[in-house]
Amino acid sequence: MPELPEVECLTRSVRGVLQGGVIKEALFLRPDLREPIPIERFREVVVGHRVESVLRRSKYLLVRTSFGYGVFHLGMTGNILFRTSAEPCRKHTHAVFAVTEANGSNSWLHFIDPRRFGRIDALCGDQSQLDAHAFFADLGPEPLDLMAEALGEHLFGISRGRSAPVKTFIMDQRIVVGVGNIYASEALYRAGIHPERKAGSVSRRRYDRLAATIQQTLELAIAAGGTSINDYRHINGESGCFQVELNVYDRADEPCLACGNSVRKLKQAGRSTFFCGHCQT
DNA sequence: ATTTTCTCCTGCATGC
DNA sequence: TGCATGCAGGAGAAAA
Repeated sequence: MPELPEVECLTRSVRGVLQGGVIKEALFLRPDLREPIPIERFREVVVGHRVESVLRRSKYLLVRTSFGYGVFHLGMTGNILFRTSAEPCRKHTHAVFAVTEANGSNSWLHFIDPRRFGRIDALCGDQSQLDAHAFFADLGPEPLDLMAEALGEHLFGISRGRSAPVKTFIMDQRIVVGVGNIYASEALYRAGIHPERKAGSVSRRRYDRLAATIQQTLELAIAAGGTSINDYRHINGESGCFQVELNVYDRADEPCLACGNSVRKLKQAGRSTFFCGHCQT
């Protein structure tokens, strides 16, 4: 499922194709995903204009033209593939975009999302309009844009007085973006912090450690995803798989790799959490 | 104000 | 074989 690392890798991949090129045509095979797609606005803002840059903010992929931004979110099951034709190669292909790359070659970008938790949007204006947009206005900082110490300080400061479990706390996009369910469990495991601990009871020192393990986990995943995402296009639309070593996620009842005790599973705010009751306190 | 639960959606695994 | 059930979860709305 796309968390920050997968969106980052995808963004880089899309950037390589789209940046400097033009989306010449947008075909929407379905008018809505999570919400209705503003098709007219998308055409006005994105189609027919040179793509100045392809960016990631949080788990959103942004396609910037001089008129505004095309906004893509992959939800749970979204993916983007490049194909040589507009013909859908998969079920749940909801939109296809004709691309003329900067070097003049042509391809089709396919947006696929079986569960339709994703979104496609468009907004007029520059970065100040983007920052004010409802999707982005309340987002916390990018975890990889800060030094570990600054991130630790941020988490510590904002967590004082909070009784929410630290796991749900770091998954809150208003606190810090991009830490999804898998990497939340992984980062807490690496930091030795129990997921049910109250966010406000975690020390500054331990938040520094957690900040470092969040960054470490995300960067490892980007490195792993980067390898597979490179041949994304070459393997004819087969999705890359992320060879991230997961220490606890989806390993309920299996031995902790550090101490051998069984990895435990619980539900927090409706999501599965995995942890080692011995290593995490 | 903070925190939890519910909802959206489909594919897959399970059990009868 | 087929059908019902439950689970997976990003994120926002609704409820607590």
